[in-house]
Amino acid sequence: MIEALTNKLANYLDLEQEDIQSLRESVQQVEHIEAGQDIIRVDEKPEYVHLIVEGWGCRYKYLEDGKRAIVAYLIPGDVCDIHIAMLDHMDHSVSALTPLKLAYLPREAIERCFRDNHTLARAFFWTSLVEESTMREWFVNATSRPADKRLAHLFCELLMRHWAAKLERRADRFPMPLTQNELADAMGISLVHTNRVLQRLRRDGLVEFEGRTLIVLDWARLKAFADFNPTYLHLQEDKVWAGERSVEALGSSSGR
Amino acid sequence: MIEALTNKLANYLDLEQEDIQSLRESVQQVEHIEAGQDIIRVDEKPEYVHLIVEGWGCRYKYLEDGKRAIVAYLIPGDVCDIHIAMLDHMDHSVSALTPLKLAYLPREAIERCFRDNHTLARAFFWTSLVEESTMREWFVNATSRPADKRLAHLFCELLMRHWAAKLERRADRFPMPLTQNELADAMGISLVHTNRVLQRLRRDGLVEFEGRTLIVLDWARLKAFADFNPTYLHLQEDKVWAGERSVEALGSSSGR
DNA sequence: CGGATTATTGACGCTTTTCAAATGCAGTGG
DNA sequence: CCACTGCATTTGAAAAGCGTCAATAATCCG
Repeated sequence: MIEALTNKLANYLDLEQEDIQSLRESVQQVEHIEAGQDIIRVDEKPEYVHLIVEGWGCRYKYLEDGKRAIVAYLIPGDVCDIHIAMLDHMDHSVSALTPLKLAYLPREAIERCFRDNHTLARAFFWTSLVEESTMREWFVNATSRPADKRLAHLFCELLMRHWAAKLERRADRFPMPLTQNELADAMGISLVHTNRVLQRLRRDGLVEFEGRTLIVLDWARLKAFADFNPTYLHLQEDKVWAGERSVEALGSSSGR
Repeated sequence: MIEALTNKLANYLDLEQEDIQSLRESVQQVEHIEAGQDIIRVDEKPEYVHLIVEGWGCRYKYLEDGKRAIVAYLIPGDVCDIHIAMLDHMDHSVSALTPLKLAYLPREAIERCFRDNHTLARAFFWTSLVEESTMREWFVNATSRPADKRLAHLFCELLMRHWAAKLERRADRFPMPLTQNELADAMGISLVHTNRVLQRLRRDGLVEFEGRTLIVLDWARLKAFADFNPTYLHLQEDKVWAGERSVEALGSSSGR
């Protein structure tokens, strides 16, 4: 249930069994949500903190002219709204991009944890700082790289985040449930351009689709093309390394 | 010395006199730094947390091709690197844009405060979440708005941040020490385009320069033009309101 | 006053957007 | 099984926004 979260946190610190247990006990209920439904809306202050167990979600804002700007993708192990332990209202909304399995943690359980459990408090603060760091990188990505490198960069990030949460057995792929429209809204480029750029990445042999799974054909070349430096994800090299090594091997041996 | 910081925090919670005192005692030394100098570099783990007392700084990253991407401006009251209380290395650099007066807080003082002083711990977590929220808005700004609105949006934010830290007596202005190059690096547009867009804002009577001070001529119109919604700054309306009201009045009475 | 930044202007080209239409694809009901 | 429907993907052509290059003016500072 919360393995994706604990796997992710393990990249930063060593959780004791009792910390994990205490987290597990905080889960009060589990809900299923349909694609397109909102989990939390801007200006709300929800009573529960939501953890994604299965499926993808996104943080987004609507602009005056009706355009939707996606500011983050959420995958299993991501928490939607710890902000709410500190802030008095959401400054953005969160919705389901696919059907979602969600764990609900009562806000007071989180607040108790901030007071009583130093390890878990640090862990949650850490996820928050990593999100901030990720936003910085998304900003740099959007302002400084052309659309094709931008998209490649996103794929690099998503692959490593799937490694960190140990969501896939094979290191060269991850599920890609997004439509090109949903990709476009997160890259800040038009749907038409997204389509063309995506074709280019495929034509150049960097990535490939197998149904709704994205396969990285050449990790080294994709990273280089995107100017991807994973520092900002704050993962500990030695803990993610196994995955990375196997995919490096895979990338060079598969040729192409 | 730390008034700008405490003023800013007061927008979120009520600090007791003893909390302020405990913060004040954490300041171990004060340094002056020249414009252009780095305060912290990427990958470092500094022993001190740095607070800006006077002057402007910025967070930035360099790209492969040598371009500098500015990801945040830091003004008095802003803390450069609380990240470091949790993370093991900086994922970006921080440098001085103007001559800077900096307060140094030993890292262990911050860590002690996280353990012992619940109020201050919340306060620091709050600043971190607001920075995250601001990064989201910068991302939306960069990906979804044309260059002129983007620049207008930045000016709106900087004005309100100066209100929040009570840095200016007059509510319609703030110091603008940045060169157009430094503006361009933060907006993700070229220097030439920045120049043209800035001229447009002046020609349209939205802003004006008085030496190195930026004057907002029509706050209501600037906000509307930029599609600026201050929710993301998480300031409490009633505490900033005095400033905002006076500038609304100012904006409409000055005509133009 | 002189050298060095910083601000401004013009011309041209490329990336990306917009509009519009076509094609493919999955689910539904007859 | 097939037509129908709605959504996602793909393609083309023209226009807009913005970047680059290159040169000139203004400003700052010692």
